[in-house]
Amino acid sequence: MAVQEYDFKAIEAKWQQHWEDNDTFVAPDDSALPKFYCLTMYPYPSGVLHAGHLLAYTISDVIVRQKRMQGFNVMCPMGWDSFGLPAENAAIKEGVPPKENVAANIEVMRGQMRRAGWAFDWSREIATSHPGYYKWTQWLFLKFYENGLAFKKRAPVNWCPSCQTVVANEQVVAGRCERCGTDIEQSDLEQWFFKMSAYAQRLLDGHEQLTGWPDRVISMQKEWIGRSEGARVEFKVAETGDPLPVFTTRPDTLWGVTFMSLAPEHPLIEKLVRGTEREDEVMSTVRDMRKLGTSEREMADLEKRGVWTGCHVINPVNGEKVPLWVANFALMTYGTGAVMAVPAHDQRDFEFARKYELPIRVVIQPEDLALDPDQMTEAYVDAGVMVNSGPFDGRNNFEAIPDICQYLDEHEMGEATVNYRLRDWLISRQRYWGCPIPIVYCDECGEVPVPEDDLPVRLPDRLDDYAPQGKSPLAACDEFVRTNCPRCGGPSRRETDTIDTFVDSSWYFLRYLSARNDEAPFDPKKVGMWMPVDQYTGGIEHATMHLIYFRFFTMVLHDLGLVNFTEPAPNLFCQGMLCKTAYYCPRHKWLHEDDVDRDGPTCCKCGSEVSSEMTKVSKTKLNTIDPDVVLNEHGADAIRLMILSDTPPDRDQPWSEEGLEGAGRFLRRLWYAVHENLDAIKKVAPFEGDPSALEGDDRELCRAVHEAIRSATEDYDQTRHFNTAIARVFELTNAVKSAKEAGPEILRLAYETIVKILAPISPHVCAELWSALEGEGVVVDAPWPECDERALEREEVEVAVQVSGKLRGRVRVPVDAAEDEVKEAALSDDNVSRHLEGKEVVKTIVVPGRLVNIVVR
RNA sequence: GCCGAGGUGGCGGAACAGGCAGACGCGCUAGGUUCAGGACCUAGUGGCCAUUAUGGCUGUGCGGGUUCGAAUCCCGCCCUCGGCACCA
Repeated sequence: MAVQEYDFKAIEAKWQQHWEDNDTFVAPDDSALPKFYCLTMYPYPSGVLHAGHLLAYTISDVIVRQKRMQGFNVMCPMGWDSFGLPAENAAIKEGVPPKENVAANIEVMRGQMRRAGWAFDWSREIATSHPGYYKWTQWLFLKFYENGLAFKKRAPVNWCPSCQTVVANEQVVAGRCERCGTDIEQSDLEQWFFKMSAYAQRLLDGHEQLTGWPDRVISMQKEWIGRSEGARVEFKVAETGDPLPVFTTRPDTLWGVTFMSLAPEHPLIEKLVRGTEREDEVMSTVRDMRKLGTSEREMADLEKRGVWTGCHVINPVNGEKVPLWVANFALMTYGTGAVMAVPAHDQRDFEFARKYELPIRVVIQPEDLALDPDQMTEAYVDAGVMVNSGPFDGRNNFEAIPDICQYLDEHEMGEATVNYRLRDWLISRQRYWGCPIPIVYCDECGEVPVPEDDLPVRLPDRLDDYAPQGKSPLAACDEFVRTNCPRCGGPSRRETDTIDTFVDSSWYFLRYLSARNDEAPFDPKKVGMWMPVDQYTGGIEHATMHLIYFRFFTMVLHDLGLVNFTEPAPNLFCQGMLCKTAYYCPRHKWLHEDDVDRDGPTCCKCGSEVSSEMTKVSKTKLNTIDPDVVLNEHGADAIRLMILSDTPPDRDQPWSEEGLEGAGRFLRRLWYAVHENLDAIKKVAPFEGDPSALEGDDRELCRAVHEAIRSATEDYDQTRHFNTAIARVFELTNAVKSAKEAGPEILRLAYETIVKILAPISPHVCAELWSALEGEGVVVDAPWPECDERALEREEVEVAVQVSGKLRGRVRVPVDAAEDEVKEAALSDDNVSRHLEGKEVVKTIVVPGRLVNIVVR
C-alpha cells in the first residue's frame, strides 16, 4: 500500500490555517484552568524578521505549547515596538511617512511569524505607535507628572550630532551613539526626566524576588545601580564661605586630604573665579574639558588634567585650608561633583598630585612597612593603622569608619550616607516618531499638563521634513504646536519633544491584557488574573536598560495604586546569540557563503584561501540568514528542531545547514516510520496496563518510553535544555526500531509518546501524525505524558567491575543482590580474575546497581 | 584592573548527588540498495598499541592535592568569552 508522502509545505500550511480558523491560541480571560502568561520581547518592525527572532520566538513558543499540554491556560501575545529611529530614518531617506512604513512592515512580519508556526494570541496585538496605545503612554506620563516623578531640568546631556537628538547614558557606548556610531558631544538642555534615582534601593532589594532570573543579569543590574556606602562631609570654600559637600567611601582618610577636585561642569566654578586674575585660565581649561562629552570623559585611559581655581576649602575635621582644583576625572553626575583628594590613599589623586606637585600625606600606616610620601610609587589603599588623624590615631582604619561617621554627625560635619550610580532617566527625544509629551506651555499659566479627556495628543500623520535640526521636527509643524491653554484658553505651545521608546516598552505587558480598552490603560481585574508574567524571554542585551526600566515602571504603578505587585516578571530566560560561519577573503573582505568554495575553502572570485569563523550573524560579515528562504526550503518544523537540537538555548547557537538537513531527515524518517506501522497500530489503544507484567521487547520498549518521558519532562520544566529532550526523542525512536517484536499497543504508546514530546518543537508534523494515528482531539491539547515508575523497574542490572579503579569487566546481577553476591559475580569474571592473579585484595567497594571496585596490592 | 561564566573527540554537545567519560546529533569511513545523485539500510568512529580478545596503555586546558575512585571536590596557574571600568 502506498504510504502518504511527507509534504512539509502542505502540512504546515494546513495546520497554520487550522489554528487560525479555530482561534486555537486566543487565550480566554475566563478559563477555569490555571493561567500561564508567557511574555516574549516584542520586535521593532524593521521590515523582515531576522535570525535572532527565529531563535527567540521558537524558545518561547516551545514553552507555550508544552505548558498548554500540561493543562495551563497559556497566553502569549505579540506586538510591535513601532516608534523609534529606524522608521524615522527611513522617512528621512525615502520620504515615506513612518506610519505607512510601519504598517507595511508589520504586515510582512506578521506573515513570517505565522509561517514559523508560533502560537501567538493575535487578538491582543498592539503597536506602540497606534494612538490607542500611546494615548495611555501619555496618560501614564501624566500620572508620573502629577506625583512629581516626571520633571524638567536643565542638564548636561549626551548629544548625537548625527541623530540630532539627546541620547541616554545607557545608549552611549564607548563615547559613541549606540544607534549610529557617531561621537557623542556634550550639551546643556532643558530635558524631561523620570525620577528613577529615587527607586535605586528598591530596584536592588527587588532582586530578591527575581529567583528565576539568570545571575548574570542580576549582577549587571547591581553594577549598573552601583550602590556604595560612605559619608557626606561638609567642606566650605575658604574665600567665600560657599558650602561644598563631598561624598566619600573612605571617611577614614579624611585627615589625609591635601586638595579638592571639582568636576568641570560644577556650577560653583564660574562664581568662584569671576573677576579674579585666574578667571581666563580656569575658564578656558574648563571649557576645553567640557567639550569632551560626559561619557567620553568617563573612558578610563584619558590623561589626568587639572587647573587650580585660586580658591581653597576648609577641611571640617582639622580646619585645614587646602587648594581647590578642577579635575577632568571628577564627574558632575556622581556624588556631589566634588571630590576630596587623598593622594596617599587613592590612586587617581596620587597620580594627580604627582603631576601637579601637590602634597601627599600618609594617614594609614600598614603594619609591615613605613610609608614615606616621597618614596611612594602608588597609593596605599589597604588596611592599616590610622595616624595623623586626631582622635582616631591608632585605630584600624576600616573598623573605625562607623565611629568616624558618628563623629562627623555629632560635630555637624557630615553623616553616613549611601550613594548610587543610577541616575534619573532622561526621556526627552528631539524626534518626530515617538509619543508626544502631553504638556502645553502657556505665557500666562506656564507649564500645563494636557487634561486626561484631551488625550491622546496626536502626532501629525505626515510632515514636510522629518529631519531634526537640533530640535524636534515637530517644532516646525504649526498645526501641532499651536494650541489653546487647557487652563486659561489662551494661545499656547505644545511640548515638541517626544518620549524615549523605552517608556513604551515599560508597560506593554500590561496593555496586552486590555489591548482594546478605551477606558483605561489596563483593566485591574485582568491584571489580577494574568499578572505577574510567568515566563519572560528575551535577549541579554536588554539586561541594564529595558529590564531595569520595566521594573522601575512597575514599582511606580504599584505606588500609584494601579497594580498590586512590584515585580512584573519573576522568571526570565535569556537566549544566546545566533552565530553562523562567516568567511573572510584577504582580497575581497567578508564573503557571502555563495562566494566561497567550501572544499578549500577558497574565494570564488579570486581563488585565495579564505579564513572562517563562527560568529554572531551580522550584515557586515555577510553571514545573515533570511527566514523566508530557510522556511521555504526546509519548513518551520525542521528549522525549529535544528535550532533547539544541539545546544542549550541559553548559549550562543551555531546555525548549521547540515544540522538543518539532518533535522529534516529525522522528521521524514519519523513520518514514514509512523505511516508504515499505521495499519497495525491505528485501531489499537496505547498500552495502559501494568508495565511490570510485560516481557521481552514489549518490556524494553515500554521502559524506553517512560525513561524518555521522565527525562524529557525534566528538561522541559527545569532546565529548558531542549537539546537533551530532543536526544531522548531520538533515543526512543531508535528503541522503537530495535524492538522488532514489540506488540501494537506498546508500539502505539511509543509513537504517541514521540509525537507528544516532539509536538511543542515541531508542531505541524506532530499535529498531522497525531491525526494520522487518530489520536483524541488535536495534539496541541493532548495531555503531556506522565512517567509510570513501574516501567523503569528492572530485575537485573549491569554492574561495572573495576580492579584498583580500572574498568576490567561488567557483570549482570539481580537488582536486589546482596553485596556478597555482587562481589562473587564480579570475581567470577574472566578478565577480572586475570587482573587479580598474584595480588592481595585490600578491600572491595560495592556501589549498588553501579559498580564494584576491588582494590589490590 | 574588578566581577561573572566557561575550557570534554573533526564539530555541536551529554554525564542526576564523587562511581562505566564521550549520551544524542552532525561529519567521516566501509559495505548494501540505486541507472546516477539524493534518500534509505547495516557496521564502525577520542588517541596510541595490539587484533589470540570479553585485550592493553592513555585521555575531560596545565600543575599539584583529597579519595578505593575526580570532567565533577580543594589549592595554584593558563586561556577564551561576557559585563563593568577614573563612580570618589
